[in-house]
Order: sequence, then C-alpha cells, then structure tokens
Amino acid sequence: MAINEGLTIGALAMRTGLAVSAIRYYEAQGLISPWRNGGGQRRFARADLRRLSFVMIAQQFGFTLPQIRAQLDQLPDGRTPTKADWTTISAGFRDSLDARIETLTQLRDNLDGCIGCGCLSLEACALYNPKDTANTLGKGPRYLMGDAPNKRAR
Amino acid sequence: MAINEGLTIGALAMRTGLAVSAIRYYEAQGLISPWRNGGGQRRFARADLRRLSFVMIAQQFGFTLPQIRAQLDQLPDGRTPTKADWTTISAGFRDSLDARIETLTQLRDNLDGCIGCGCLSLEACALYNPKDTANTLGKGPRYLMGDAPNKRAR
DNA sequence: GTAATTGCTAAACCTAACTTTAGGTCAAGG
DNA sequence: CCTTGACCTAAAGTTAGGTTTAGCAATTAC
Repeated sequence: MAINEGLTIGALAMRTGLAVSAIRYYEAQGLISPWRNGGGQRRFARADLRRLSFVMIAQQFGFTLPQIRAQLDQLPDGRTPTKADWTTISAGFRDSLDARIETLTQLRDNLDGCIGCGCLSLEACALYNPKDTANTLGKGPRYLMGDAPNKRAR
Repeated sequence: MAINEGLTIGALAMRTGLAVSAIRYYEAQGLISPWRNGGGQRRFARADLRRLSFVMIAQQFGFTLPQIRAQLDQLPDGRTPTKADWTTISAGFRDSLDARIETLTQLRDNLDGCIGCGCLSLEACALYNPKDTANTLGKGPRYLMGDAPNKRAR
C-alpha cells in the first residue's frame, strides 16, 4: 500500500490496453526495463506508460521492435524523459511517414500508367523496380534481389 | 524440343525473379495451376508470367496471398486473360491504394497535432483510436480490442 | 490464516510466407 | 549409356510478434 512503489504489470496492462504477456515480451526485447520488488515481481515507472504508448504508435507506423528500440535508446539515460525529449524522437516519425506516403503515391501513379497501358508485364512495367524496400518488411519473397543468405556460398 | 510444351519451373523462376520454392508454394496456395508433363514435372503457360507479376505487385501493395487469390479467381476461366481482364482486376488496386494513402495521411496529421502538443499520452492522444485496421495485418498486439479467440470463452 | 488473485519462468505454440533438407526421379548432353 | 543438372515430394525450419500452458510463488481480500 506504499504510495510510490510503481505500477504492477497488471495495472500497466489495463492502462495501456496491452496484454500482460506482450509487456513481458517487450521487456525481453529491451523496450522497457522494470525493476523488481522484494518478491521478484515487476514494478514499472509511470514513464513506462508513455514508453509503451510510443511503442504502440510506432507499430502502427510499421516500425519493427528493434527499430523502435533504437528510437527509445535515444532517450536520456538517468532521468525521466521530458516532453521535449518525446517531441524530439517523435519527429523522426514525421519524416518516415512522409517517405512512406510518397512511396505509396509513386506506386499508385505507376499503377495508373500501367492500367492505362494495360501492360502489367515483366518486361515493360515500372512497378517491377520500385526503389524502396517497403516490401522487405516481412512480406513477399524475402530474398528477391541477390540477398540470399547462403545461396551458392556453400 | 517441342515448341509449345510450356515453361519449366526453372524458366519461370528466371523470368519472374521468384525462387523455385516460392512458385511451388504459390501453386499450393492456389495462385497458379500448372499441368504436368509425362514425367510428372510442372509445365506453365506463358500467361502464368503475368499471373505471377500480378502476385508480386499485389504483395507490394500489402495484399495477403488469399486476397490475391480472390482477385485472380475473377479472371475468366477457360481462356487466356486479355489485356482488358487484367485492367479490370488491377483497377481494384487503385481504390485500395488510395485508401491506404489516406489512412497514412490522417495518421501523419494526427501526429503533427501530437508533436505540437507534446502529449503522446494514452489519455489524450487521437492516435490511440485510429479507425482503420491497417495494423491488424500481422503487426502489433493482435487481440487488442475484444477479438481474442477464446478468452473467457472456455 | 487461508483462499482467491495476480505474478513468475520456461518452453511450446501460433500465423504468414516462404526456404531448407533429405531422399529420390527426370531430362538433356556427350 | 551414363552423368549432370533440373525437378519431385514431404516435412521441418525460419522470422516477427506475440499467446498459451504448466507448475509454482507472492499478494491481496476476507
């Protein structure tokens, strides 16, 4: 009943909407670092609410957990992050998001051309060499263009 | 050496850039239906080049294989698809892509607001209730909002 | 003081979209 | 004919991002 002992994992789960198991998983991935109480149970700082919020938003933006971790690692070490700290790392979203929107828009415009010409064929279609790597994120044939892990390297 | 016996899987792989294993997998998923030669090997129609092109583009757009299959199933049954057939099913892309661009744009605009106010907190941030389901596609905590498979339904 | 919650760990399971492996078969060149 | 390279199947492995299960410990409520 001590006032400042931190949040339990259940409380954090309720506040964030995340599953308890997800929070434990995020800890395993280094996204949060709770301390332990006398009985070995996790206790979380209130600032972790915000950290998890950041994680959830970043996921909607398509970032992977390692990428999100990299962002979070830029937060100040010893002290609780300030509003300004969060604003700084959030700004990175803006750029990434702009880039993704532009990529999609280009894709759409290429498609417009293709629908117009009816091509959709390997030889002629601009869609086959989109210069972005948006599709590398877990979708599609993963070793498309020469990044096979050990092909012929045996 | 017969001229019109169809493409081998290796030839198709080379022409599309896909791995042989991926092509077999696509057949298992019902995306293509090669016939077999006397020795039991797969032989593909030239139209399958275009089918696979379609698959690859659709993946870049974020469609799942079942969704792509559904699109392909709309192609005419007995005959080789015409330019017009392809144009028709490609048009569906356009709508989907427009929708995704708009979703991302809204997300970005919400973020702008959040960066401005510095909130990024659960209580106040508009980002926590984005009405789209873009994030349901294999990312993030999958059973966030009451669609748990058998929770408490035991 | 004891029962019901809640928490703990480790390991297994899940999905999508493939790849890899193992153990054979087919086809083409010399 | 015989070797080499392309092909075959079935099953297991891979990655990301978690969930589920099992068996046990700590907290909280009465």
